[in-house]
Amino acid sequence: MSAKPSTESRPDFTQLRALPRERWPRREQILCEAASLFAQRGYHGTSTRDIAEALGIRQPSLYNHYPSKLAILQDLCAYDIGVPEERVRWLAGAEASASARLYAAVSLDVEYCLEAPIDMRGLPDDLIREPGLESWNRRLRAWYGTVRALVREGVEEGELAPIDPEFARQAIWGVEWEVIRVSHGGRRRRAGTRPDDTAAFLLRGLLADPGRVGEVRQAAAEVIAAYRAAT
Amino acid sequence: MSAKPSTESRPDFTQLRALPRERWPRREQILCEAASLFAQRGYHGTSTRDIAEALGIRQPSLYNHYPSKLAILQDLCAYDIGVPEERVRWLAGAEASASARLYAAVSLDVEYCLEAPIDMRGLPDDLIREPGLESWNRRLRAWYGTVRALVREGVEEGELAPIDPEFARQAIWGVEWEVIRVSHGGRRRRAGTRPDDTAAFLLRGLLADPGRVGEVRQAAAEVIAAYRAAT
DNA sequence: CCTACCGATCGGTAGG
DNA sequence: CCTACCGATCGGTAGG
Repeated sequence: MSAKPSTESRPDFTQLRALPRERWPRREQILCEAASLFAQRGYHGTSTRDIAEALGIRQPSLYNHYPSKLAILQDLCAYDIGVPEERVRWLAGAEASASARLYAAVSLDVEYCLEAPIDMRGLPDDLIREPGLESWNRRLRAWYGTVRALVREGVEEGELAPIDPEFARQAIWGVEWEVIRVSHGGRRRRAGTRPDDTAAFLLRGLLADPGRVGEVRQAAAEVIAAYRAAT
Repeated sequence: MSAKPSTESRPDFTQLRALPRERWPRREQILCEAASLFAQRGYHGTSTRDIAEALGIRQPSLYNHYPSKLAILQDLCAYDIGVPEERVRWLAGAEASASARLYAAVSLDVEYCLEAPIDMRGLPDDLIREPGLESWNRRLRAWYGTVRALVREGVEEGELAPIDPEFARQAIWGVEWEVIRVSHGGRRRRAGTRPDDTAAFLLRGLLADPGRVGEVRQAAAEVIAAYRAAT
């Protein structure tokens, strides 16, 4: 088989968006079509023949680019989990109040998922337990842990209402997921005000004084600017 | 085939919980095992042999109780969608403020899903587009519409902050879903304070004056009592 | 409820 | 990138 190892880093989305899809590397074309099909019919409900057909090639030709169907799913995890987990870790270490960092994390998550050329709905919550995704499952749990730590910090400082950090994590994840899921259905993105609306709604529910949400948004804007400058 | 039509009403959960699982009707045993497997591996990732094995019977024997795998999924929809949609319609017509009715709806949704003997995570958002589930898809959209109307009413009366009703619906659904998903993972239920916590968090984000959430909770308790008395 | 079996489709390989 | 093909598994049926 001529498929190269998956460990080499995939191109950044921001680079890809500048090109028409026909000029993308074949691997990214496969990822994009597979993500769309996985989102619609699920991983198990999508056959490798479905993916090949979407690309206009025969099913065995896929195996020149990926050694297995699972390898495609693993590469998608790099976009669905790897990138956001790394980002939230950066944000957690930024210099700002816990609520501002949380606001920035939510806003950037939603923006990223809505503007990404691949459909992020293809990795539902329980698929992550599939054999072969163990390391991505650990990364996802690290993401959860970072968010809980941020919430805990905000609660201890009195900025956030006294809320169970795991419950807050669930609320954040749930709202983000549903917003992304619905918005992706109505094809063609451009995030609009969804990232800001989502972060503002969640912080209103989390802040000890919900009236402070405007002030938190402004502080978050600085964190976001610093993140963009640093990456 | 001797399978009876699916249109006959299934037994209520509250009746079933009084019996040990071995004494349940075979159909409910099948639904319960299938729901658990669908939640773990997805509908397409679960074979009819998997379901049969969980029941200790051979795969073709399933077809004495259900005419197809799809028919099992359809019966699950009656629990996952039919019951909650009917309940929220009753609540929307109750005599109370919009925020109290919303609080009651969220609380009862979470309680129902956590106490139900079947696992409600088996019906992820996009499976509903499967051929054969069209009527359940319509019921789900009716559920969405009822929630949006409740939010719109609350906004117009000034009780809720000026929020897009569809965004509110997404936030409610997203938080409910994630809470249910996580809580069901840790087997064995008893809802605890999750229903109340979830409703309180969401109403805090939705209310024009989040400080009123305690008062709304009390009004919701009356709506819930009226609902239980009526059904 | 069982055994025996069906055609269709699955992920993946051989070889060019 | 293709054609040809593999064994395994799928949902479902026949017949008792």
